[in-house]
Parts: sequence; structure tokens; C-alpha cells
Amino acid sequence: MVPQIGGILGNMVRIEQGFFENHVVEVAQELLGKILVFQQYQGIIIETEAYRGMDDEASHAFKGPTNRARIMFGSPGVSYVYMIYGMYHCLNIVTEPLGQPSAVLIRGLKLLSPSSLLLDGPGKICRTLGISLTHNGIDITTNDALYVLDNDTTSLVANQQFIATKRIGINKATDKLWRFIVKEL
DNA sequence: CGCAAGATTATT
DNA sequence: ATAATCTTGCGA
Repeated sequence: MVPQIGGILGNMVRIEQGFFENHVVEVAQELLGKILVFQQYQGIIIETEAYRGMDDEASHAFKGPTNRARIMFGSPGVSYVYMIYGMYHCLNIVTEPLGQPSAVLIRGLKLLSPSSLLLDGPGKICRTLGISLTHNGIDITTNDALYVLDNDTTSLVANQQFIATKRIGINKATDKLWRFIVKEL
């Protein structure tokens, strides 16, 4: 039985820090199908990308803990929000143990509440939900407004209900297929 | 201090 | 394919 996107949600539990302490690729995959909550908004995560500072030339953290990227070196389960192209924001979640720079970019959301809406693209997500630099550095394992819920015991990963591709807008490390998308919506 | 590049999006 | 728009990081 494959969990259906948009179907009835069962008992939901906040995802704890231990979940984010794993390898960023695994976390990016396992985040698919889970519920991102921000204030009054709730949406199913349908697309993610993994970025890993130590061996990934495309990561903001590749060159070390710069002012912007240092949060990627910090605690797992913390938000990393940055501005891109002077007009959009992107929401990430820091992963892996302290000191191992990595983060998952949230690229796609199927909004369930307050209304049904497909948000395909990290900039659209932040623009619609109202996420900006003020939401950088939030511990989403304890925060009241921003967190992730697990909606099912069955993972889309175990059921191979996702696809891996090259990351969008990335010309470096193109051998890494670290963009993950839920197969059917 | 100047400058080039950038984890995007909407429009042509 | 390209404009919009501005922060970041690097080198001088």
C-alpha cells in the first residue's frame, strides 16, 4: 500500500533532531512525503535537493564556513534561509552531525492548507509562505511555527516512489544525482 | 572597494 | 533565451 499524496493524513508526529542527523542524501529522500508546517500553512514535501559542503563543489559550504554558509556547519534540524538573485528566498534544513556542513533544499510543496496549491520551486515556496531571512537559524525540532511532521510509517523511499536527477541551476558536481522528486502527485 | 556569479522565476 | 535585482565572497 503506497501512501497517496493528498490522501487522508493519519496521526502526525513532529520530526525530531535525530532524523536530521543522518547523511544529507538520505534525509533529502526521506523528507519526501512529509508535511512541512509554517504558521498556518501545511504542505507535502514533493521535491528536495541535497547539498554537502565537504565533497560537493556546488554547496555554499564547500569553501568553508563563510558568513552565509556557517549555519550549514551547525546543528541538524536548523533552518538555513538565504536570498538568491536579489529577489527570492530559499528554505533549507541543516543535516548531519555538528561540524559536517550539509543541508536539504526544499524545492517543491503540495500545499494542503489553507488551500490546495502546487508550489514548484524554492522561490515560490518562500514567497507564498512568507519565509525570509528572519526565518534563518530556526530550530525546527522545537519551534512552534516552523517544523516538519511525519504523516505515515511507510516511507516513499522504501517503496521507490521517487526519482533522482541532477540538481537544478547547478553546473558543478553534475555527477551527483541529488535532486529527489515524488513520482506521482 | 570593485566585480562577477549566483541552490530563481516570469516572460519573450 | 533573457531580464529582473542585489547579496555574497574574493581579490586588489
